Parts: sequence; structure tokens; C-alpha cells
Amino acid sequence: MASGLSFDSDPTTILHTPNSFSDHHRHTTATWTIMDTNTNTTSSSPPPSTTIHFPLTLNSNNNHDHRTLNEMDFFANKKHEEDCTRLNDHPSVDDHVMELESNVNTGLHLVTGNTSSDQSIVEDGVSPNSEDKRAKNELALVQAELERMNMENKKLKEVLNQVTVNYNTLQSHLVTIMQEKERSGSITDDRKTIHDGGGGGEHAMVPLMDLGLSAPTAIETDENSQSSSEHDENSRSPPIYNNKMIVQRDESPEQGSQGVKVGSNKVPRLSASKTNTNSNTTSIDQATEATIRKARVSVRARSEAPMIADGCQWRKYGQKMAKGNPCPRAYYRCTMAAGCPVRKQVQRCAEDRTILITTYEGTHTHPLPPAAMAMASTTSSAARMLLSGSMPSSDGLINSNFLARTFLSCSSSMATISASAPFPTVSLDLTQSPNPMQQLQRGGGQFQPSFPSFQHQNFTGQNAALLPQIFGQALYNQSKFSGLQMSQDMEAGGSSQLGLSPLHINQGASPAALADTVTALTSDPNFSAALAAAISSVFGGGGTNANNGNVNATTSNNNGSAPTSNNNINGNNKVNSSSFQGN
DNA sequence: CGTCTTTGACCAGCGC
DNA sequence: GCGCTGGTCAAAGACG
Repeated sequence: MASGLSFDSDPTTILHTPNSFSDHHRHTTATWTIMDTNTNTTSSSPPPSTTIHFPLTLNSNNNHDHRTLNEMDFFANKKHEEDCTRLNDHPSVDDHVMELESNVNTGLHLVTGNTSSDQSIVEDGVSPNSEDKRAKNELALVQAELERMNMENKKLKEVLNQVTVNYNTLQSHLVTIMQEKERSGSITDDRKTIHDGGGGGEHAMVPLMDLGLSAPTAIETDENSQSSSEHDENSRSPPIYNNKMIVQRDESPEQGSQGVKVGSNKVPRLSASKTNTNSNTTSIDQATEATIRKARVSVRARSEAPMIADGCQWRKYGQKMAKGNPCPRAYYRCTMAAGCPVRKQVQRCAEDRTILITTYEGTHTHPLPPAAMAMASTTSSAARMLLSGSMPSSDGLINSNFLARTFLSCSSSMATISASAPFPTVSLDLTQSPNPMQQLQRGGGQFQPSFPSFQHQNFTGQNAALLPQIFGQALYNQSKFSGLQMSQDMEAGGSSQLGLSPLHINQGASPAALADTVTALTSDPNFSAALAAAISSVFGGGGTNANNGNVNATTSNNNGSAPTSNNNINGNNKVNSSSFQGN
């Protein structure tokens, strides 16, 4: 939804927008109705309900599938400060958001005054004096709250400005250093690298720094290579993927396009790390990467599709019957770039074959489309979370502990961590409720937007196939927000909380504190709004993929009787589905 | 003909 | 040491 407004005070109070508003996009004045979810009444009904008319005028010239996502993408990378402070980067609505700024807090902390009784006022203006007084009181409360939120937004703007400045400064500094190195002869060839990766002809992506303004990304040190052609345009300056500064390193040819058989039994295990490099640092890196490679994210989603659409291209390389499950397990590897180490396993749940269990392993070494970014963020965060406290931090402001919290924040009621599994695994169970917002309410309980096109959706078929994308996007957005909070804390010397949000993250928190943080995060309306935006961006589109058509959600049958066909939208994807035989 | 899927074989870890 | 299991490889076939 466009505003993503939420309520701090009353979890049962929601915003309702007319169907015409969401279905046919914006025009003229929008009417937001605060409604009591218990009675499900609207402004057309007698009280209780409070109708607020906002001078909202939104263009409807285009049908951006990413509209909602962009609007809720509060802290998108490299966003200009004015865009950030508006908390809205969609050009078609910027002006209108500016109109709203003075009246509506985009910080999503709108609080109604009728928190105790759910009583509301009659909007015809001829109510008795008592109701009139009460209405005035409520209005005063709302106005006060709005004023407070405006102050918060101003503070956020200041913080974000500072973070942006720091980011640009560091980036410039890095480029300068690299140029100096290049001049000094340490780099004699454009294709040569700064880091010695062991020699060879191909190139791997190495994270040099992550300034923490973006979600955790899929970039990692990896023994696999990118094709050189992919980096031709980046050969003279470090490519930046997902806000990570990347440098290239040479790589041994024996670890070429096929890469080390990471994840297989042929890859060095953690206990017996097979290091063939000269430096201890590299050995540590490889061990770390091997560890990350082992971290897994399992997503359980109710889906009739043979494979969830996560925005990536996959190639099936094996299928096995797993013990204890009559359904075969299919093995896929990412084919979006040569040598990408990411694997995933797809298997139907033995107990409930409508549940599709997708397990991701590894992180991507290539640029990702937005749709794939979401899942990559999720898996990358999970991988690093599982290494929390045990890996050298190369993530700058966002370290593994922070990522852990970020990850958990998305899913306190849905995510579990398995310490007993052969590999550290984070399981996201998206099957417990047909409506993830209900889960969100259970976890945070403070945000229940009204999505006319969403509320009655069941998470089956293609929609279910997009669940990880939703989840990942929520993580992605929240990570940005949380990253800002972290930066904010650091700006304040790590001791002074600015009190801008109920969300505060402290480095090195205890497990108990972590739990508190998770609770705080899940109750944070910004996170809720981000998740809601991600969901609405997918489900509000009436089945249209919110990823520029890069996702091929296969909707064919899953009984294994016939190979599935690729329902390519744009015909660009080589593979995005398989003939997974569910039974 | 190139690409992708299928599927049996192979390998390594692990438990007994 | 042996068997089980998970994971991957690679040849063969299918498909567009």
C-alpha cells in the first residue's frame, strides 16, 4: 500500500483503503478509514470508525509492479537525501508525498487516540457536544503524534545524511587507494587483481567492504570465477554489486568454471580444511567461505508449483531418494553465472506433500535481479548469522551478529535455527498460516494493513512460490533500516540512543538481549511496513511477478507424470523450473 | 544442434 | 571394515 501506515497503540486498528484505490491506482483524494478489525466496519457504516481524509493525489499513469516496493524501500542504496527523508523514492508519487509530509508521518507511527474503546466519531460534524469534544481530543492526540513523528523524520534525515556522507567518503577513499596501488605497479593488468588468490587466469569476486547501507549481499569471497566478459566494463574500477565494493583476484585454473565442488563431499570439510594457498589469511578466508557454504536456509512454503520462483536461474544436476521421504530430492545449481556456488535442494514434505521445502546453500557471486536479490539477501544473511561470532567480519557496519538479528527480526515466529542438523540451517516455515500477515501479527502484532487484493489470497501455486521472495524482500528492506539504526548508534558513539524508534541494536548483545531485539524488531512498524510492502508488491499485482518478469513461476502439475514446461515471461531465462517429481 | 533433464554410478562422511 | 546415506558427476536421452 502506498502509505504503509501503521498504528502503535492498537493492534486491532487497521487502515482500510477503498478497492478502487488499490486496484485502479491513484487519483484524486484518497480516503483512509481507520477501522476496527473486530467489527470490520467502514466509514459507510455507523461507528466505530474514524475516517481521515488526506489530500492525497497520486498519478496513475503507469502500472509499476515495483511501485509498492519502491515506496516502502525506505533506505535504498545511494538514495539522495531528499528521497530518503521522504522515505519514498518513487518519482511518480514524490511530489504527493511531499504534500503529505506535513500532515502524515511516513515514519509509520501514526497513532489513533481511541485506543481504549475503539469508539470513533461520526464524520457528519453534527454530533453531540460530548462526541465533539472527544473528537477534538482525539484530533489533538493525533496531531501531537504527527508532530512527534515529524521530528523523528527530521532526525532520521540527519542521521541518513551523515551515513551517506560517510559512505561516499569511504568509497572515494577506497577508489583512491586502489588507483594509487595501480599506479605503483602492484596491478599491471586490468584483469589482474589486488588480492592474491593463488594465481590463475580467471577472476573471483571478493568483498572488500560492505558499508552497511544495503542488505547483506550475495557477494562473497569465492573460489569460483566469473567470466571475464562480465567484468570488461568494470575492469578499470572495482565493480560494485549490491553496494559492495568488489575487486577481482586471480584464481587457479583448477578451480575454474566448475569451481571447487563446494558442498559436495569432495570439498574440504571444516575439520579438515584443504588450503593450498601461501597465506594464513587466505586459508582463513577459505575456511570461512567453506563454512558459509555449509550454512543453509530452508524455506517451507505451501506450493503446488514444482519449484519456488526465487528470481534465479537453476539447472538440475541430480535427484535422489532421501531417507524417510517418499518424495525425491532434487538438486539444483545456480546458472546465472558460471561458477556460481549456490545450490538448492527441493523436496516435498513427507507429511504434507503440498509443502515444498527448498533449501538454499551458498551465496551468489554475480549481480542479481531484484527478485533474486531478495532471496539472496535472505540466504546470505542466514549464512552469516550462523557464523555469528566465528567469522572475521568484513561487513563493516553490518557484522554477523547484526545480520543475525536482522534475519531473525523477520521471522521470530517463523524461523528456527537447527543446531543439530549436519549443516547449520535456518528454517523458515511459511506454511503455518495461510496469511503471513497473521503470522506477522502474532510476532509483532502491530500492523495489519488492509490489502483488498491480498486478504483473500491463499498461498498456493504461484503465490506460494513467491513467498521466499516476499520474505527476502522484507529482510532486504529491514536490513537497510536496521543498518541505518546501527550507523546511527555508531554515530552517537555507541552509547547514546537517539530514541528515534523502538528498535535499537547494540553490538555484542547477549542472547537475552537478542530475543528482546527480535521482539522489538518484529514489533517495529517500519519492519512491518517493509514486509507488508513486499507482500503487497507481489500479491497486490494479481499474480504479476514483481520482478520485471524475470521469475518464471512454474504452475504446471507436480505429480511427476510429465515434464513441466517453462512458462517464460520474457523468454530470457534458460532455466527456471524443472520437472521436479513430487511423488 | 545446443541445451537441459534424467538417472545410474561414484565418492566421501559417518555410524556401527 | 563395512554398509548406509547424502551429494555430485557425467553419459544418454529428450526437447525446442
